Amino acid sequence: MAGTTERGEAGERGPGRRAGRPATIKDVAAAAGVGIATVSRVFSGGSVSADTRARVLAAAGELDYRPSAVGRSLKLQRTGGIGLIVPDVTDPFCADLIAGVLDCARTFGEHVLLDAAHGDAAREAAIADRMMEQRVDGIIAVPEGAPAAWRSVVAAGARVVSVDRVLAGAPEILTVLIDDRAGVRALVEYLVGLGHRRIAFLGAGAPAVARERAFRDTLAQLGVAVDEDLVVAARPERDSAYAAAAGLLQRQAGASAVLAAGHLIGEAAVLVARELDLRVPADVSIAMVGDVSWAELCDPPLTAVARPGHDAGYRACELLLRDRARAVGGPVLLPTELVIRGSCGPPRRS
Amino acid sequence: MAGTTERGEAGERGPGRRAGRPATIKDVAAAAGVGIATVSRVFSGGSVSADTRARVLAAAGELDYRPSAVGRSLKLQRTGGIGLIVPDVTDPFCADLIAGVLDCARTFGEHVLLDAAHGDAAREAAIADRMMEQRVDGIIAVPEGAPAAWRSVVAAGARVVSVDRVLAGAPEILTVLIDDRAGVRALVEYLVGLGHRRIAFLGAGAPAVARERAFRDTLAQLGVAVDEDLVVAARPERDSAYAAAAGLLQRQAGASAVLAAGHLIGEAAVLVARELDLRVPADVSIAMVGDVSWAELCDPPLTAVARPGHDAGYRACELLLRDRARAVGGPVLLPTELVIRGSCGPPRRS
DNA sequence: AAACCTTATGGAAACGTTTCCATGGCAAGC
DNA sequence: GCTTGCCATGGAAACGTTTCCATAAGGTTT
Repeated sequence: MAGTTERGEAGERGPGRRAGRPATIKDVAAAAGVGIATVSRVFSGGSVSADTRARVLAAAGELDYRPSAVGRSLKLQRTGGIGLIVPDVTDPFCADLIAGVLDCARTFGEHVLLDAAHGDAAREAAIADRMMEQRVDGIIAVPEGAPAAWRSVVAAGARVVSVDRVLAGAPEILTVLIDDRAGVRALVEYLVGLGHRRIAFLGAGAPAVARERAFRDTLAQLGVAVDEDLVVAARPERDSAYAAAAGLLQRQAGASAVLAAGHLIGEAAVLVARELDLRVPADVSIAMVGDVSWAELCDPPLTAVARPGHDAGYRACELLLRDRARAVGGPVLLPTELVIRGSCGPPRRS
Repeated sequence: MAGTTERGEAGERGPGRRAGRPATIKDVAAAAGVGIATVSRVFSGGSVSADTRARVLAAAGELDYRPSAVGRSLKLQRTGGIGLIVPDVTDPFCADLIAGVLDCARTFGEHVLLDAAHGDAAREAAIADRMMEQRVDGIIAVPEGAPAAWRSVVAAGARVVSVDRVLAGAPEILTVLIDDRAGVRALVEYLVGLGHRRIAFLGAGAPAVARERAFRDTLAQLGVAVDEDLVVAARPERDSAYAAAAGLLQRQAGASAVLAAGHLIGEAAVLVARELDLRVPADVSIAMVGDVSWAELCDPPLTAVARPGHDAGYRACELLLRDRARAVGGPVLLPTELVIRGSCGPPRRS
């Protein structure tokens, strides 16, 4: 080390450093009169003498140096970032999920890349591809696309955690599920317990097959017949949900209770019931899967099955980051909770 | 070029390539029998002969090669990523904002790093710092922290767009605002037009100062006196909002209408009114700033000022990415819309 | 006092990409 | 036929970091 002369020069921003661009490790090294290896050790926890460390930190502060994550990622071959792909950011469940992932990621010091696929498998694949290019450490998704597409992502070297969807035939993908079966069962048992025998299921079809199955199974178990007229398909979109709800309630099919398979469908049911001047729960009981904030604000407040979105996100992230050893061991199953409010009562005696 | 021999070897994965790791540009070059410069040109749009291009693409497909964004970022000195910092992901306005940013970012082919500050200025600063280390191209934030902190982020070389908050004394920070003044004015004029003279403002204080000011200004303009007893402070959190609403409505202060400064506060007002068996709008009219989805589900549906969160996010992102030339020119001001529903009526004659 | 160990430090290679520059081949113009 | 220019291509440097290795200095042990 040449001594104080260089150290003196260091204070002024050296001629080598360009103004607009952020300082690099070399600038700091030059300013502190040490080698770049030493600067690196100061910032990534190597052993450095107290004196040198102080000098380096002073120089770094002076130059407003921040280590470049890009340089580090290149060298270390990992970026420390996780990708998160959801269907729709504005959906309350997804929002909770995101919050959970963020909370967990913070405890691990990782950052999160977010994107929304809006139910489009091709878009989802493009997003996953992009995230792979970014060399994220792993991807958490509520996948819409085919298992095959996701298997190829795994084959490309990513760790993938699937949340709230089961990717059949992709055993290498960790999964976090919510126990909708138990939730629906509890809800159906509750309704039957109130005396309902003609219970409608609103929202059969694609994303809610498990819920429909649980609905049927539970009724069968309780010895209540399922009237196929009361099982109505609906996709979880406002238009579809509204049409289905109107169709069901208008035709006076004689349902004494309606079980909505999702919160958008529940919303439609509430709206339609109000338009038809049906009193809830006197004329018809309504309950839904998914306990969103408006359920409590409704009049009457809506009975619902709460799904732990935040927990799901947190667990998924934990699974991705903690158990790097591919400790599979079956999907994580998170419990639901039946939140009983005022929207269900005994059926009108007919 | 040595010819077909090397080309032949290329098909089998060469001995140089390790199994677990993703293929690099070198692997592809070797496999295709070309130089790495040529491979780079194929993937980043240089001019390559059709024959060579086909060969490179074939080799790349074979090896499942994806260009490393890390390597590229390092060389290009820009990552093509933008940071987004919001107070709370689960807030409906923030969710809309995020969706808007994502939509815009996609059209520019950029990705988004998301994090939530939860009202903690220190955490916000740490997040911004982290994003700077990631060398994002810019940061969009709903800032909670002091302008000084954000100025230092700008000084460090980032482009920053502030949404829904004005950072006083930081002229170099672009800003997207929502015209709450006009929204509140429209709402107050509507209430006064219905005959209300004793209008309460629920949620005075920190984040809603502009709304409170607009409330006072409009009343003054209309010649209606402000009763300070009816201006109640509340932070936009459930506890605080609930306490404030209960305080106001219980003490029978004689408000004929309540203007809630935010959706959480409006929620509290609705809940408290219901608990006190106040009929809406017969006993008291309620309206709020922020048109969230439950406003329509409420009974009666709530009159509200809609704030364009999606637009705000989209415009912020556009500002960040398009106008790289620091085309400042004052903050962008987005219009609100008064959505009249059933929660406001003429005051009870007393 | 010599040999050895420990500690602090710097040099240099490597990570994967883009791009400048040089090279070589080929066609066109004189 | 020779020069000129263009096009396709490859080599090599650079981006900012981490880490292996070597070196030097100082202290400890025999």
